[in-house]
Amino acid sequence: MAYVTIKDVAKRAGISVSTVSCALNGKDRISNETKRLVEQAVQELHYIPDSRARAMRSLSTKTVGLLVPDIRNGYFADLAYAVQDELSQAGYCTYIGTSSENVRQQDAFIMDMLSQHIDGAIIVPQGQMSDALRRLLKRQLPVVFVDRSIEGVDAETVPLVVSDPIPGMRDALRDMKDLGHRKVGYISGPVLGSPTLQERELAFRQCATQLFGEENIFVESSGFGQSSCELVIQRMLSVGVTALVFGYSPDTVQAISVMDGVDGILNQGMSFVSFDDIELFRLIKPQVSVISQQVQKLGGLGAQIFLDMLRGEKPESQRVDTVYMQRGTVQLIG
Amino acid sequence: MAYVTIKDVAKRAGISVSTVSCALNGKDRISNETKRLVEQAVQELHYIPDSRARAMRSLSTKTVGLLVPDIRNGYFADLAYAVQDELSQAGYCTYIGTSSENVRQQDAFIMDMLSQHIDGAIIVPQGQMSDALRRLLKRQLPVVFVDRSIEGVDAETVPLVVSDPIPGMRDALRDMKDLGHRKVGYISGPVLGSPTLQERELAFRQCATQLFGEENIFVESSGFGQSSCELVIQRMLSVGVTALVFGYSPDTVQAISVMDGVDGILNQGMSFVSFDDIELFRLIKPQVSVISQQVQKLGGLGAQIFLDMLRGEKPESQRVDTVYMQRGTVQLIG
DNA sequence: CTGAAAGCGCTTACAG
DNA sequence: CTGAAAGCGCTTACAG
Repeated sequence: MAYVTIKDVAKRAGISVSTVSCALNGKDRISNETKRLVEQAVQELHYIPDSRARAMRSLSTKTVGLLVPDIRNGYFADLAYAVQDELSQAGYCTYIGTSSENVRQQDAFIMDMLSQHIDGAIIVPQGQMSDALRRLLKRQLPVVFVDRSIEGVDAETVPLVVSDPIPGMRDALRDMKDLGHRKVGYISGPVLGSPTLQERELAFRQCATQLFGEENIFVESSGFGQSSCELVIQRMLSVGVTALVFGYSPDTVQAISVMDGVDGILNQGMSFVSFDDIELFRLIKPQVSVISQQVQKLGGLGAQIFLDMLRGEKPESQRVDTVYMQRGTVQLIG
Repeated sequence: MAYVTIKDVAKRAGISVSTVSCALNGKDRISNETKRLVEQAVQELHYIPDSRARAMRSLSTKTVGLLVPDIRNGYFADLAYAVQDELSQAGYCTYIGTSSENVRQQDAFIMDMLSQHIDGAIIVPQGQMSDALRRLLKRQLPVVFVDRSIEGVDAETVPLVVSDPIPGMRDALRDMKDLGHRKVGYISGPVLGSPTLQERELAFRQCATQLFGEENIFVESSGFGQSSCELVIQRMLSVGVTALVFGYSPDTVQAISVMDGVDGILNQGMSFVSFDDIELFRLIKPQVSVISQQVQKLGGLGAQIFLDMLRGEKPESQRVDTVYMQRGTVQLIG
C-alpha cells in the first residue's frame, strides 16, 4: 500500500496542494468550507503527513534524542520514562539510546541522532568528552545533562539537572545520630571521574563532620569488587563504625547479595542507608532506608528545561533535593 | 551552526553533487582519485548526511518502532535492550515507545511511527486490536509481535515470537514432585484477553494433571488485588496444596512484598515457583525459583525475524523454550 | 481566500 | 567515469 500524500488529499478535495498545507497547519485565513473539504479528504484517505518531508522544510523535526547509560537499569528506566512522558506531551518524539557505559556506542548513537537532525538532546553522560559529543555540542542544539555532568563542559551552554546530595544526606545522618550511632562510614563507589559521586562524598564529609566530629567519620574512597565487600564492612566495624552510607547503589545491591540479605548486614551490627530509591530496596524485607534522588522529578525537570531552551529561553541549571526515606535498615544502637 | 550539506562537500571537492552522492553510496564506478577527494572533503567539513532527505528518495528510513507496555518494567527493558542491540548492528535506529498498557498512548505512538515512515515495527501488543494498530497492519509493513499476541491477527502476516511454557513448566512440576509435593496450585494472573497467559494456564493444567492427577491440581483463575493475596494462599493451603506456580510475576512480587518476604511464604509451608527471571528474584534471599522466558532470546529472535522480513523473506513464527531455574523456593516437603 | 513556484537535501536514472 | 535534471512530500513566501 503506497502512502497517501498531500497531493492525493488535494486532488480528492479538489483544491491545490498549498491550500491543503495551509489548512492543515492553520496558516493564513482559509475559508471554513475549504477547511471542511480538507478535513473530509484527510479522513477518507487516512492521510498521515510525512514528518520527514515536513521537517525538511521547517527547521524542527520534533524529535529529541535521549541517551542513558543503560535502559535495563531501573533507575534510568524511570528517568527515561519521565523524560519521554514530558516530551511527548509537548509533541516531541523521543529516541532513546543506551550507551552501555561505553564511549563507542554512545558516539554511534549521537551520530545517528545528528543524521536524523534531532532538535536537541537530553543526555546522561558517562565518562568524559568524546568526539561525537563534541560535535553535538558544536551544533549549538539545545542539550541538557541530567543526573551526571562532564568535566570541562560549561554549565552556561549545557544546563545541568542533578540532585543535591546535602538534604537527604543530612537527614539520614541525623537519623543515625538520633538512634545512638557515634561513628559513621561512607562507601563512595567508583568516584573517579564522576563529579556527581565526588560531590556526594563531599556532602557526606561535610554533614558527618558537623554532626559527629571529624575523628568519627570513615570513608572508603572506592567501591568494592566482589571479594572485598565483606572486608570493607569488617574494617569499618573494627574501627567502631555502626552505621554506613552507600553512595552508589550497585554497591549496596552487591553487599546485600553477598552478605546473605539485608539481615546479614544488620546482624553484624551494621545499620545502613543507600543512595537511590530503587524498586528492590522497597520490595525486600526489611526495606532499605534510602536517600532518594527523586529520579522522576530529575527527568521531568530535565525535559522542562530542555523545552524552555527550544523556546529560546536561557537555560538554567537546576538542583533537585535528595530526600531521606526512613525505613528498616537504620536501627537503634546496642 | 548551519548543517553541512552535500552541496558544501561537492563545492569543496570541486565536483558535482551527484558524483559525491554516488561516491558516498558506492554506486557506479567512481575513480579512486574522486573518491579520495570526496572522502577528504567529508572529513574536513564534518559532513553528516541528512537521513531524512536520504529517506525521502530511497524507500527505507532505516528506522523501526518498538512498542513495549512499560519500559520501567525490567522484563521489557531487557527485551528492548536485546531488540535495539540486534537492530543497531544491522544499521537500524530504534524508536522505543511505551504504551503504559493503555490503548490511547499506544495509538499515539503508532501514529507517530507512521508519520516518521518507519520501515516496520516490533510490538508487544496489549489488549486488543486498536485503530492505529489496524492502520499499521494495513500498511503491509513488516511487523512482528513479541511476547504477546492479539486475537484475530493472522500469524501468516504478523509472525509471533513467544515462549513455549511447556518445557519450563514440566521441569518445575517435576522438581516439585521429586521433592515430595503431592498437590500443586496455580495462580494465573489477569488471564482475560491475554492468549499468552491463557496458554500458560493450560500448560500448567496439562503438565500437572499428568504428574499429579487431575484431583490434585488447583487453579485460581485470576490474579489477586492487594487484599486477597494472603487469602488465596490460605485457601490453597487449606486444600492441601504445598507448592505453587505463579503464572504472572507481578503477582509474585506482590505476594513476596505482602507476605513479609520469601520466607514469609515458605514458613507457611508453601513452596513456589514464578514465571519470569527478573532481577529481584535473583537478588533476594532465598532466591526465587523461576520459569524463565529467556527474554533476551525472545527479543533477539524477534529482531532477527523482523530483519528477515525486511529482506523480503517469508516470516515464520517462532517459539522459545522456557527454562526452569531451580533455586531456593521449592523445598523438600515435611 | 487560494494557487503556482521555489526549494529543503538527497538519490537516481539518463546523457555525455 | 562524471554531471545536469527531475523528483521524493512537504512548506513558505509571493502573487493574484
